[in-house]
Amino acid sequence: MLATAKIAKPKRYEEILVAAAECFQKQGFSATSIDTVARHLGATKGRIYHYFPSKVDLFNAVRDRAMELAFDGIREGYDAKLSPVERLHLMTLGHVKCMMLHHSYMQVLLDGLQMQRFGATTEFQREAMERHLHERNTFETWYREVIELGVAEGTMAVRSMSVTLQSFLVALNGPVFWYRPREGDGEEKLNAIAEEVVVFALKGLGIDAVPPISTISRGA
Amino acid sequence: MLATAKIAKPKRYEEILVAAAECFQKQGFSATSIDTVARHLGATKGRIYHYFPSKVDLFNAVRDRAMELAFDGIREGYDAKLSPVERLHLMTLGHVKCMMLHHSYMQVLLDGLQMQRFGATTEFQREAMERHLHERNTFETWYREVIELGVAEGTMAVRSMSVTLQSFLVALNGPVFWYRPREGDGEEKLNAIAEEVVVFALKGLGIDAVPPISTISRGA
DNA sequence: AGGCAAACATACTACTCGGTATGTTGTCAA
DNA sequence: TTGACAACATACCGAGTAGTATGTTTGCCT
Repeated sequence: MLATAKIAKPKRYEEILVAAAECFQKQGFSATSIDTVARHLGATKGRIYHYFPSKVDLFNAVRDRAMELAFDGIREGYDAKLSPVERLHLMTLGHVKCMMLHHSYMQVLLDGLQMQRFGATTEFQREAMERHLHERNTFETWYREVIELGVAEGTMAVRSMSVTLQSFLVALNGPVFWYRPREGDGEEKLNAIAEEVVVFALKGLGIDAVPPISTISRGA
Repeated sequence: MLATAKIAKPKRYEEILVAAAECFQKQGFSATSIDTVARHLGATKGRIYHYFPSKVDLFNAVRDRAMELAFDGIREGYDAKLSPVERLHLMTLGHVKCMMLHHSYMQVLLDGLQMQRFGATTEFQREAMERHLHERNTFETWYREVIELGVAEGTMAVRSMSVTLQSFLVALNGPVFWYRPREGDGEEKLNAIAEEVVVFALKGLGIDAVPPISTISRGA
């Protein structure tokens, strides 16, 4: 989380990453060829293989970047010195907006999670996979902590934590599946949709009246 | 919905369909070769191409079957002569159990929905795709109808129908993403998990106290 | 018995894709 | 000017893959 101290990657690297994310999102991993990504860049394979040793490594790089973005989306709420309900509200709002703003990356991320599908992966790939599952677990734990505080406090109601948490997360990830970014959508429109998703998810945890966030002072 | 009057398919056909569903689920469409499905059957390509004209047709057949199963899961609740809340409860319970029981088929179904990913599909494939989107739309409409009745009645609360409906459906589809079928799981264990998902989703619609279903008489 | 079609398996073709090896161009330091 | 190296493009190889064409077995009807 802090070991890689934001080493700025070269511009070309970032370009390839974005193009790869868009291709993987549209067509999935297997259906996306290196040449496809290259054409989408207006380049050839040479460029890509100059920056990434293999297709799997390119995919992992996209996945890692997506995970960073996801953590960035919920970190502020998680770190805030506020009540559990308010923290959860900030986290979920950041979460959903992240899903909508970085649509390509996030879809690749969720696809990658299902990628036990690889089945017979190399040992090196298995290492990347386990690292990814560990990050996923940390992500879930952040939510679990805050929700458990709310339950102890009596402001949230949960019967089975594991099942409810999964349902909760799926609802927050939902926009990746059904939301299509529209150019005409301004930030307010996006916020309105995100807020609707948040309200649904929070009500699922028994949080009825969602307090306005405008008056909340930034914590920590 | 009633045009194809349940023409019993040959046994071999069903075997191939099941094997294909399992392969498509594990590896996705592109990564699954016809030979993969054939090996999984202990056969060769000849068998598969004897029953299905192409790989895409095989995939569509799996998708269609999955859609039938999904409709079967919610039909009883939709047709029941009961209150909107009770109907919705039956629908969601059937929905979630269907997701868990027919895990492979349902994952292929949701994958297939995202398959604008095909991009350049043939015109014939586009026809199958549009038929699929139409069925998907009908499926959503069944839910929308019942929820609108509940809102009119005052027993459900929804701010934005479109966004809430999507969040609701994603939560119900959730088990496809996070539930792994365990051999040890008996029917009661499965029911318990399903009920937790249902409670979360219904609370999201503002339905707090979920009535017991055991006393409900079968309708229609 | 014999013939005939369904139900496959086998062999083959044209094509794609991941990866590598090699060629080419620009840039910068000595 | 001349290496030298980064930053690519191009050509190529081996391993699959969808689909086809053709062989082979099996059950059934007469």
